[in-house]
Amino acid sequence: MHRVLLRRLEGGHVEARDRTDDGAPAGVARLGPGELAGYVAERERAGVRWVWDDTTRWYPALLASGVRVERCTDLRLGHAVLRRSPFLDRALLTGPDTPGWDALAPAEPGDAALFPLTDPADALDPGAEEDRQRAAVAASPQRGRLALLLAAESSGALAAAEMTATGLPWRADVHERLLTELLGPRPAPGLRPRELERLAGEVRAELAAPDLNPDSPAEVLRALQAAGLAVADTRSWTLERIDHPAVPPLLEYKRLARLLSANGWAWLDTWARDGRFRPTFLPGGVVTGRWASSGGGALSVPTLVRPAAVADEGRRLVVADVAQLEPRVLAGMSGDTAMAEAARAADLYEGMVAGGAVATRAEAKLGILGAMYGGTRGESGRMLPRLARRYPRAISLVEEAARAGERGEVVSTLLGRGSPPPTGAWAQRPLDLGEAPEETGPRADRDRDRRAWGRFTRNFVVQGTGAEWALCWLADLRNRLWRLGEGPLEQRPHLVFFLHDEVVVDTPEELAGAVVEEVHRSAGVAGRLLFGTFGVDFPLDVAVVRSWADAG
DNA sequence: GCAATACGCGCC
DNA sequence: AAAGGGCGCGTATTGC
Repeated sequence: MHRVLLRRLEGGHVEARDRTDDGAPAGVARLGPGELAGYVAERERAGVRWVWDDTTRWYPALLASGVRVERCTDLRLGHAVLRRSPFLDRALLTGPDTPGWDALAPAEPGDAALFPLTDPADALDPGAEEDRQRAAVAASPQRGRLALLLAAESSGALAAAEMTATGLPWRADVHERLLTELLGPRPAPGLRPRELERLAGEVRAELAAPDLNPDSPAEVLRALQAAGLAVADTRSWTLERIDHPAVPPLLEYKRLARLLSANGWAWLDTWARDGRFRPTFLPGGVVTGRWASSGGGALSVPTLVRPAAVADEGRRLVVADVAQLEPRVLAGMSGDTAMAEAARAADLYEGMVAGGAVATRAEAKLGILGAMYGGTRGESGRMLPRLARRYPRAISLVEEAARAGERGEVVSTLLGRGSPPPTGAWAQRPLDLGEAPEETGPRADRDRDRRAWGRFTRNFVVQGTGAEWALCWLADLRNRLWRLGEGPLEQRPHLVFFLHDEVVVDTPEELAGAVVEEVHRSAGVAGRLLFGTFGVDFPLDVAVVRSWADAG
């Protein structure tokens, strides 16, 4: 299959340079302004891999022209992975414009001009960068894993752009009805909705603080303390333990005020235009490899407003999520057969109980989450020795990652994404071995920072490998969905939302059953891509629904 | 006056 | 002995 390298030229022209599989030159085309979409659509028929500096700089405009591409190489994302990978000889990746690639940021939706003249990307040579990346990967002892990671990352970039382009169907009328029921009618600008005003009045009366602004944590804290309550902050879980008549209306106020500010009428005006919610997804936006997002708070769409995500007439949403992704990934990457055995159950925590490791599901969950996050206080800490006996390989993997982080070393995901090197002052000093710990002072601060970094690297290996599993799942599913349908992307079954371990597919009603099958098949493919023949199950909860809220 | 930071809370 | 990972976003508050 040919690789076609696209490069922006002056005046809106584009150069398309063909290479054969083994890298030999195979022709070059110069395209005038406006000719790109037609050219790409034509070349897609035979199948090519597009090589470009950055998907966010090319693909949105192609999608807007109705052109979908099958595969690409995203050099920006590839560079970001490879420059940090411990599996790689960094010298092979270094070239004259490496600092430019290091600094390259994704284009933002506002930069809608297809070829901004001042784009720093235009100073970079994509052909040279592709050569360096391929040479560096080919020389790596882990070239297979790295190649998989780069392919998945590029595929994810395509999926991300497609999800923004098609959008998640969003019924403003349903959302508005929900707001009115909970908050009262939409207030004039600057005024509180009726229900918030009522609750604020109750809180003021109960605290004998007639001028209290319940939106000010500092004021609320002072008022609570003046009422004789021993609280140090105003967080909900702190207040929940306080027995005082001001607390219930205050908690309700906070809940509804949160809804208003995060997903109220202003959110609707800004983000639910034309019946679609279109956040920007940022593949690789988190150091662990998870996606970040911007616009509309896509990473935290509250369950409270999910009833407004409703498929169009004649269509359905297929909502699928993985049960306990990260513990399953930990079982796979550590090769822990006992934990993989527990993962054979649809509920991994019940599987742990059945395997005799712990007595209850709650203990299993606490213990595993503590092992992955580094929480060892209280009950999760008491679970750890038992888990370590029953699941020695899994537990030692995360413990080793924590110790490596505390030593200032870099850790890696299964496919080779490296953790960032530590920057804190503690990292410049060796471990204070054999010295008595201190309660306070600079060394106590360093120890605390060191342990915090260990918790980060402990979690990095699991969260990052979980992100790799999810990315493979997403990439394989994307291709399967395309083959299920006909016509333009938005008419076929297509991804509309992705959140760490959950996908939402928008599909014609009659294809929903087929989509469910493909979602399961993709999960199987992802498991085999990462863990080969070491059997770890990744069971899915899948629902075919009209509204997102009806899933799970 | 605007920009940066802190707080709090939603999601996984 | 103590030890809870990753985000985005809106409001209030602080800093310049």
